[in-house]
Amino acid sequence: MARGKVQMRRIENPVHRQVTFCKRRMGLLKKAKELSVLCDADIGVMVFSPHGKVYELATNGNMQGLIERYKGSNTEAHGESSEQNKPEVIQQEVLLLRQEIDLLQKGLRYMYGENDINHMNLNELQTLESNLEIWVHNIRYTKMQIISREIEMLKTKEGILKAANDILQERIIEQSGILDTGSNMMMPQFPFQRTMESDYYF
Amino acid sequence: MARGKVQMRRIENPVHRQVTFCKRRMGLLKKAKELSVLCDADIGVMVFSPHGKVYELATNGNMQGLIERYKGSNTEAHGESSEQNKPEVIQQEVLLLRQEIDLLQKGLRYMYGENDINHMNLNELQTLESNLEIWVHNIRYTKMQIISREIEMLKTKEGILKAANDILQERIIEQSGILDTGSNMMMPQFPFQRTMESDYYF
DNA sequence: ATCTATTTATAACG
DNA sequence: TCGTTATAAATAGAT
Repeated sequence: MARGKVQMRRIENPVHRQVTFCKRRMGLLKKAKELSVLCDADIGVMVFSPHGKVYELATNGNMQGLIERYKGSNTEAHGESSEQNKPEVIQQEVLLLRQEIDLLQKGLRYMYGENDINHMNLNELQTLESNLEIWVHNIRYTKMQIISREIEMLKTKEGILKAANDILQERIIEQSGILDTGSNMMMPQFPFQRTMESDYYF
Repeated sequence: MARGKVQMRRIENPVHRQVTFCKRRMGLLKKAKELSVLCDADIGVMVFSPHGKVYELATNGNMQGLIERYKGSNTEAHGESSEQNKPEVIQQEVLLLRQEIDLLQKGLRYMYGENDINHMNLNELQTLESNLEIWVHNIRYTKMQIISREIEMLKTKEGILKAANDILQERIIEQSGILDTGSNMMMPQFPFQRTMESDYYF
């Protein structure tokens, strides 16, 4: 695509072919990643070089998962579950999960994908550090918002419950007057609901 | 890539996202086919739309074959000895790993610019914050290492240059003696190289 | 779906 | 493998 249009057939010159393989392979994986991010799709790419080397990309960090999904979507109603609980299968699953975690952690560590912390220069590290601090700041802010909302909600509930209590106390007093049993009233303090809808815990 | 640079994050407008998905998906598959033809490689691509639809390409016309090949190339040298195969323990471990994956994925998505931080609960945010602080700490440590190395190198250079200066001064003195011009010697302080190979800047 | 102004990818070369 | 540059391709936004 540059310095000359290329014919769509096998490049005969081995050196050119190798160079093109390297470049276009990277381009392909980049495009796949972009599509995945932009359009919220999961993508798996497997590239087998003529010499048997494998290059791969699984945008969710787990090629096995994608393969399963592919098989599932293809075979449709592919009755399993019987041979799912074999120890080896589970062992395998743990292994895969660990791999996935590793990939994710790398993704996190290397921020925009490519930079190994050990190969970054001071300037890059500085930038990364700043970005992370902004991130941490945002997280703290979000946490504060959540907490504030929680507190607000609790205060509201408290108000409602107090008001309810006041009303109830008045009624009790009225009733006491009517029944003329003017002594030793029960004064419920917080007899009402303590339910929290929230899942948040500290 | 046209009429405006696009940010590398999920396209929020569903219509735009769908259009881009269609266009880029075609582009990706085309690129895969080209790479395959030009460089004589076998390539498999699986694209899962957010709605579960699957798009695929297998340049040899057989995705199953590619999957087998992938598994074969990946699983070799597996020697896993079994010892802690208590089903419950493993079950528990799987659960924990899944939770960790979930957390990491959320963090990763946030990092790619999405405001997914708003969908995390307090506990998750707390964990994420801690991880980030560890990360920042590691970065600072790495920076310090780099700086220390730099300083060490500079000190070494300083030593070498000082030694060189001493030798040169001696020679000058000798020559002065020989030439019997015993006054007003030039004493170069740091006449020598100040080159830094380093790219690091603060 | 079609049209372009732009952005990207990359072929050739060092 | 890496960098550079001229040019081919891909594609975002609009229609």
